[in-house]
Amino acid sequence: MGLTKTEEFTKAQNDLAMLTKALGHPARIAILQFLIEKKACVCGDIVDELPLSQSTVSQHLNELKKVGLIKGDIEGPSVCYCIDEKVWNKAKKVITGLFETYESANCC
Amino acid sequence: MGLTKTEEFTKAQNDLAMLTKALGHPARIAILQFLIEKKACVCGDIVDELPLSQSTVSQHLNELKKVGLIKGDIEGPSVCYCIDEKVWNKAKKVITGLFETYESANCC
DNA sequence: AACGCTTATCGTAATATTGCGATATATACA
DNA sequence: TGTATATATCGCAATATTACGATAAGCGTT
Repeated sequence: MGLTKTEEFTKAQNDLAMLTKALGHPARIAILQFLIEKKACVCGDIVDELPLSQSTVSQHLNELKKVGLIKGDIEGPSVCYCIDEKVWNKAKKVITGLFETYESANCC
Repeated sequence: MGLTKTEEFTKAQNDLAMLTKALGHPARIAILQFLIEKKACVCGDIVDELPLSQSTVSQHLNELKKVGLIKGDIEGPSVCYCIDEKVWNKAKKVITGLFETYESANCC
């Protein structure tokens, strides 16, 4: 069918999956790393940094915005993007949370 | 085109994206949580736990196996799945690494 | 060898994602 | 009011993903 059966899973599982899915593309990783490295809002030089067209970059930015990891403030003619600290920290919490629940089991 | 331009990004970015992409589906999150909770190899009761058909679950298991997060040991007629500790820890490191590079910037 | 049981693979269909060029929109400036 | 610049959106094409049923493959038991 090609349609994820989200209803069948818990909200926590869906939330986690949505966040990791948003991270699941090298371009979006690159965008986030760039925003983090600059330590400030970046007014759209993201397109110049990436090996992708302006429209494609805009789409990736939109996907990151959809899950809330970044936000864009309209600053005159351009848009300033930066990490949304609140959502970022929540993502950090739930994702590292998954990894922390595992403790080495002596099997296999 | 529908084809990710992986060549244009660094290996680290692609590795991170591949791992997070593998985590980007609620069924695969559920599988991993189940394997972690059981603290041992699980011989295929995963299908009973998930609201998906056997063939679909098999595909999800295969995707987790492809990135190495889990491994499957053939145990007689069935297969025992468990977290691959080595890859798991590496994934934990690179993913939490991304989150740790960010430090609150007073912007926006 | 024949039968169950478990898991993988194949074939198919529906939807999603990725990417681009072209076009729209919105703002600042002349 | 134009005009330039920066983003977003549209339309399209190619490929990927998700899901299922049906079938194959592998193993143990009778």
